[in-house]
Amino acid sequence: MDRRQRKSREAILGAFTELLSKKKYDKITVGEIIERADVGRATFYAHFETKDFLLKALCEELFCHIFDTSSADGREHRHIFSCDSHAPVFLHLFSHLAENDHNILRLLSSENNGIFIKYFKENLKELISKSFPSDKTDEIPKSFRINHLASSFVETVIWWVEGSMKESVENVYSWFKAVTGTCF
Amino acid sequence: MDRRQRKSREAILGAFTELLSKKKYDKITVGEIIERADVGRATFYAHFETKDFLLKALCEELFCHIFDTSSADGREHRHIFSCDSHAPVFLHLFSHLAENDHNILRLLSSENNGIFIKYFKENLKELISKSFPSDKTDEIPKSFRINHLASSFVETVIWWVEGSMKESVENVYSWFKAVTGTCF
DNA sequence: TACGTTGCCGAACATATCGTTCGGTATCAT
DNA sequence: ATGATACCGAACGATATGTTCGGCAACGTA
Repeated sequence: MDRRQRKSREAILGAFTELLSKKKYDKITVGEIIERADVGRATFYAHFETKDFLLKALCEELFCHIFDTSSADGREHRHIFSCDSHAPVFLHLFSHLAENDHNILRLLSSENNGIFIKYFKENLKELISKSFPSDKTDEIPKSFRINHLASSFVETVIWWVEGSMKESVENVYSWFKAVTGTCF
Repeated sequence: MDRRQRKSREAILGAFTELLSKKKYDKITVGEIIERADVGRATFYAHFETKDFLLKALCEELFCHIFDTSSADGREHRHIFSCDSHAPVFLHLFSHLAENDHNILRLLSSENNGIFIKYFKENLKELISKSFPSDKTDEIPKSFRINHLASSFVETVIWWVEGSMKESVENVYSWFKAVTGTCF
């Protein structure tokens, strides 16, 4: 990809991310974004069809990067499955989040529409359903369990973040295990 | 309150509710609302400062009506605490929802911004925290437990609704109890 | 270096929505 | 009957959207 193109795209995504940490999505205007990104109006629309598409792109950029199993670039970052760590999945995720990879936390915390939360949860569900035992004697529907587990994780993270992450990763993880009864 | 005023207000809230069940909040325009409600533009703004305030009003109308302990009107509807039923709180809530009081479900299900969910959860937390044992030997923070319980309930309802509520109240309640380990 | 291609700039534009204003009319309570 | 109150509906300025276009700079290639 052309360097110019890459620079513009990153400037826009960066400006957008910064703005999102300060105000709600629907209060942000394209004008603000391009001013902060320092790109022309036409440039913005050359990259993103609308503001909604920009949001979608940002979500994919963030979450796919964390959850995707494929696309092993030669960079420093390791994907969740290619990490050396053999820690339980959820503990592993908590740790990643504690390091605030890619400033995800800012986006999860504030009043952002629940859009990020939605993406987060969907990716989680997929992840969970892969490593989930299909116990046919279980009278509780699998989708119910998966939904509950994914939701609980996300809500735990949000609770953690909104409390300024004062608690240790280990504590949060153990509490999460306690209330959900999971062993992952 | 003047009958004219009441009619206008209800027409607006009604039109808004209908629209919300069809499209996302931020895609709904004031123009659409007043057209469907069949009121003048000025009338809308005489009642609600902005569209955001309308949303807030609707949420309060819906949730306060369900959760509030005070304001016992002489109507048919009984509030959650004044009901005859001595069933556990959550079962009671599931039952209310199953009857789709005030069309709350439509608003919880679709892509509505998570705004209703937020209100729902906040009201729930308050309700839960009232009837929650303060066990000081418990190493898990109380706010963590309350948050998890409220979130789990809301997520369960959403899961239920999005699956067209095929399951019985009793089943959903028992599964909810099973995964959360609560007895309420 | 010279070339054609590609992306960016920035201003201007049509369109849409917002929230307000105001004169005229219908409905209310007394 | 009367004065107050709410509604109507058109019009308005302000703001945001998404598009267009001519000119310019950076790119890759030969």
